[in-house]
Amino acid sequence: MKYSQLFGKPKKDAKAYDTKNATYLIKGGFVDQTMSGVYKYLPLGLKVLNKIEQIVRQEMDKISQEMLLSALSPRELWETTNRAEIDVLFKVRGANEASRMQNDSTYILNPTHEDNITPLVQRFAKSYKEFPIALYQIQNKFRNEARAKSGVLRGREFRMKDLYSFHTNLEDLMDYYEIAKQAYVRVFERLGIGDSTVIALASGGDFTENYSHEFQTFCDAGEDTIFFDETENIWYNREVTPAKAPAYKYDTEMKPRKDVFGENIVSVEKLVEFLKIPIETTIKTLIYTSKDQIYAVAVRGDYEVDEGKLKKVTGKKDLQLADAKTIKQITGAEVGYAGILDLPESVEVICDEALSDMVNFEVGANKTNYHTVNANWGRDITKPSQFFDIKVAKDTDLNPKTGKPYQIKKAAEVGNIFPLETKFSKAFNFKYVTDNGKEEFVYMGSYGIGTTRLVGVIAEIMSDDKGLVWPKQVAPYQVHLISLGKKSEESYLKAEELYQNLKSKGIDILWDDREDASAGEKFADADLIGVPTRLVLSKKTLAEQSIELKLRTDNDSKMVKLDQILEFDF
RNA sequence: CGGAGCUUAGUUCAGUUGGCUAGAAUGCGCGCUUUGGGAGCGCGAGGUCGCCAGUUCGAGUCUGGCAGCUCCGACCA
Repeated sequence: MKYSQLFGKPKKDAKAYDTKNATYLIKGGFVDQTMSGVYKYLPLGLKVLNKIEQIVRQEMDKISQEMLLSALSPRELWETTNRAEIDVLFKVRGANEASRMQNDSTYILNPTHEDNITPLVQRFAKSYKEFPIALYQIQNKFRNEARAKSGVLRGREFRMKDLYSFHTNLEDLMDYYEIAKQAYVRVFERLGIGDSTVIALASGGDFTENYSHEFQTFCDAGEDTIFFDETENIWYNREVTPAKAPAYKYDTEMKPRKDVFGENIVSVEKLVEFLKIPIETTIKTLIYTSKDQIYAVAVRGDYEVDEGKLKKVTGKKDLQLADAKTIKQITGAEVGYAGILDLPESVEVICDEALSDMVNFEVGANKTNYHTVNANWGRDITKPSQFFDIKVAKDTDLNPKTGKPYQIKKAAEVGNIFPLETKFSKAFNFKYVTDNGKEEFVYMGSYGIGTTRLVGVIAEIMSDDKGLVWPKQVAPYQVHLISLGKKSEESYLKAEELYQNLKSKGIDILWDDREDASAGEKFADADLIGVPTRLVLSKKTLAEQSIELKLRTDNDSKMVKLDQILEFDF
């Protein structure tokens, strides 16, 4: 491609954003923003995206078959899985009366495709003989994100490779799950981010005891924090990190318990300011309900409840925060004054492990506008026989097994693999016939890779203060040729000849053929675009029958004889 | 959904206590000059000051509402 013909040239005066991917991808002419969280891919950006998707495709083809599902779904599919009303869904319908007279249905713009593919496979696969089945696609997804951010890292429209696998039993699913995991490792290796990408354990959701696995690439602009247990060599997503609060020096002697009046003091922040006590001596109590049990869940004031952990501890998948009415009924107080003291027998109290050593602690008095201070285990409330880890891990928390701090990293989730088991097959009543004629539910797995997010993550971690530094495998071009001088000069003519020759050898080359741009401008643009190899042809180099070659990753250039450059391994 | 900031030329931004024909840089077009780190000179085109309403003799500037964008937080099977 001749630079003079390239659509979407770099613009040096574009705004600088808070993330490198947004700044450089926009400045470099890779993407253009349509609206918050929605981007167009210009020719340069599409080349990168295509190269990424091609690598993904090659690895997925080894373990599955590619197809293309529809972007639009009927509402009913999403109603089947009880997800027609979830926040992230975009719905579409006819724009006006006339349009709706023709057809007044509301459709879903798919944010993911389990609901789309499950009934499809269900119609085709009836017998155990058909299984296992693995299908994937690469398609735009639509999610009404509450907050799109960080350039292409978190968008409302984005592209994702999604693979779904179908099995007759859990063992077969888990075998395939490992195969998929290995394929993912190869993908990130080939993309050039293998060294900075790790597999982290994450929640498997409400329906499985198994973890899901996230492929997390170390990246400061990433949204996730992952915790490394070096003795076990395991990375955890924050939501599943086993957490022990660091030791806190509590009083050694019990003080008299008393109730303190404090009108409208409902948040922990207000409370510690009002009572002038350390936050580590406060207890936050939340009331949760399941269909057959009410729980008072207590964590230290400086922690939050991790509902995933709580669901595992209680074994109740339908747990939810109680409404104001229930809270009043249980505690006798308005929301904000619940405590673990003197609750009805029927309420089960679940305490976080950080509570076990507390002395002279504050706790809601179960009386509107009152808080109890200097409460103590044994004297004021029976010390529970068991404490649990039900809190969201903080960066400073310790690994309960080793008592040592975790290594903490910011990371961006570039892929995830998820053992869905029978969640969707049950929703769709998807059964197959076994070899002895019985019907059994199908086991499923889903496996995603965000391809547009990968463009952003690679841009984020492969860049310097001058611009992007693409790895060879995904760079928009292999070679960026710069000629200095006018069309009439020898350097231009030689450059044109070299451009044609390299092109005919199958080298993907961008030739900056501009006559009116200064040398400095061409160099700056080349640095910004970030093609791995830069060639410069000028009067100076021609005097030596040579061309200057510089790798984007290097500071120094070298001279290569013109007759050797065609044989160079780009 | 809560909080903060922003919205003026293609782009990035100035624009004071309300005041004459709304500015710069860059980009764009033409001409000349120039070619090893974002060159120079000259001429030129380019604006519904986000939208709606209000205050005022007069609004880019003040007030209210709405929309959009960015960031922080909440959320993210």
